[in-house]
Amino acid sequence: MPRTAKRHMKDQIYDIFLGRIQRGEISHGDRFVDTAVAEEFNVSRMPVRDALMRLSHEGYLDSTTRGFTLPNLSMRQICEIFELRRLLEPRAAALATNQLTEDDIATLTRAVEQSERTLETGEIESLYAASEDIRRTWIMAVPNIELRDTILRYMAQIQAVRMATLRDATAHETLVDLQRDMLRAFVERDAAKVELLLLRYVLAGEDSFLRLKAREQD
Amino acid sequence: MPRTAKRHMKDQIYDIFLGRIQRGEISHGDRFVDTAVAEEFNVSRMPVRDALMRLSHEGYLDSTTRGFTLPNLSMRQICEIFELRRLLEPRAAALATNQLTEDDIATLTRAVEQSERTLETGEIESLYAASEDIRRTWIMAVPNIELRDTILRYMAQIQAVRMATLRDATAHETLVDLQRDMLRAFVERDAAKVELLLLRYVLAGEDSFLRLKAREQD
DNA sequence: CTGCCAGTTTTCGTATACTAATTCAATTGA
DNA sequence: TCAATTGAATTAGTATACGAAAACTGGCAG
Repeated sequence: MPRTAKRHMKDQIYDIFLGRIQRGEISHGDRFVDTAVAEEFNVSRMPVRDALMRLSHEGYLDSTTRGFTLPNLSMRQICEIFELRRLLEPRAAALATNQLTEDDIATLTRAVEQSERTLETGEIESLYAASEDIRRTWIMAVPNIELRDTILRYMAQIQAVRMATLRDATAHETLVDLQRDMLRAFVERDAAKVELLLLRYVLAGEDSFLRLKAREQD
Repeated sequence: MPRTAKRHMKDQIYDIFLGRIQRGEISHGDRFVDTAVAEEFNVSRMPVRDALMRLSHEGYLDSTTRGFTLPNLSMRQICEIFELRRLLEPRAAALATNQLTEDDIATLTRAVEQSERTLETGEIESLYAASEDIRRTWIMAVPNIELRDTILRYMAQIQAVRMATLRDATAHETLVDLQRDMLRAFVERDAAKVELLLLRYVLAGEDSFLRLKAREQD
């Protein structure tokens, strides 16, 4: 019997959907309605409702009058979250530097190699997945749990921004360069360098996002 | 008919409890049970349950097997949140500096005067209330809503720490001095000075808390 | 052909009922 | 007297039902 069978239905459903969201398995057209999901899981509306409402309160989903969907963040929200990221992520990554296991380093190395290959192939899907792996690996090594959870909360913004920026050819090389440098800094356990590079990384994402939005205006 | 009558019951109840918690009107012994609260509001368990569960997921309450209570933060959680506060609050207060209205300044001035008087009288309750007012005033002026909400989320820690530190006679004068300096910086719209003073304020709170805990060990 | 209005459908919020788990208390046995 | 076990009470999780509000649909009028 899997461990999940022992826990409450609403928590299981919450975990399942959170995982799907964080792995980017939900696309922007998808709509979740409690009755439909309930039928899928063979439970009543209530546990599904609890899970979906919790996800929407946490910002992972949007509660519309016609089901739950991925949130469409406003321009202002996205910019505000960039500010939060600038404040939190450099320090968080610095704290994570000394906590990374050999396995983590190996994962990071593989992900960076995957990123580098996309410079040749141009496969955006692959770059997306690699960036996701890199991010998840260092975040999970952040020893300050409150800090880590705070960062995990704006996953929706990360995804929205990635969607917008990873197809920004101008930024592609810059991002891969930064990822390579970050990997080296992690390997050398150079927390100060990691901190600086994370700041650069967030700023690069912000630049890239703003540039793309400006171009969209035309 | 008040505006609240138009909104959903669960949201009204959520707002009411959130307000009570953030104003420090809940004490540590208090227990909330959905059925009891439901009777008080003349509704069924469900909207109350929604509100209390949401508050507990957001960290404002603890969901025990015997009702909802104020969370008892562990030493580690409190220290972790101090780190978050060091990262976020100086910058947030700096952003708020130019947004404060004349009314806000007046509120701050009154609160600081109230704080100063407690140096003579030693009334801890009054110092507590004044510190609360000061904090709420500048936080509400933070223009970055995501940042503001993130800061508001660890209200429980603030209260736990205040409880522990405000009766620390050693820190009393330091805190009031810092509040006075902060007020002057706010009035002069000197964001840089505000930023530095907020950092000092958080650090002073942390010192005071750790000193008190160390003394408790004896 | 187009826009508006009314009926229908969908979906959410709330009410009520039942079940399972946990805690508290009392009784019994050592 | 104290500890353990058992039963009663409390409370949360889940199921089901109903009403209301919002959105869709189709027909009618301009």
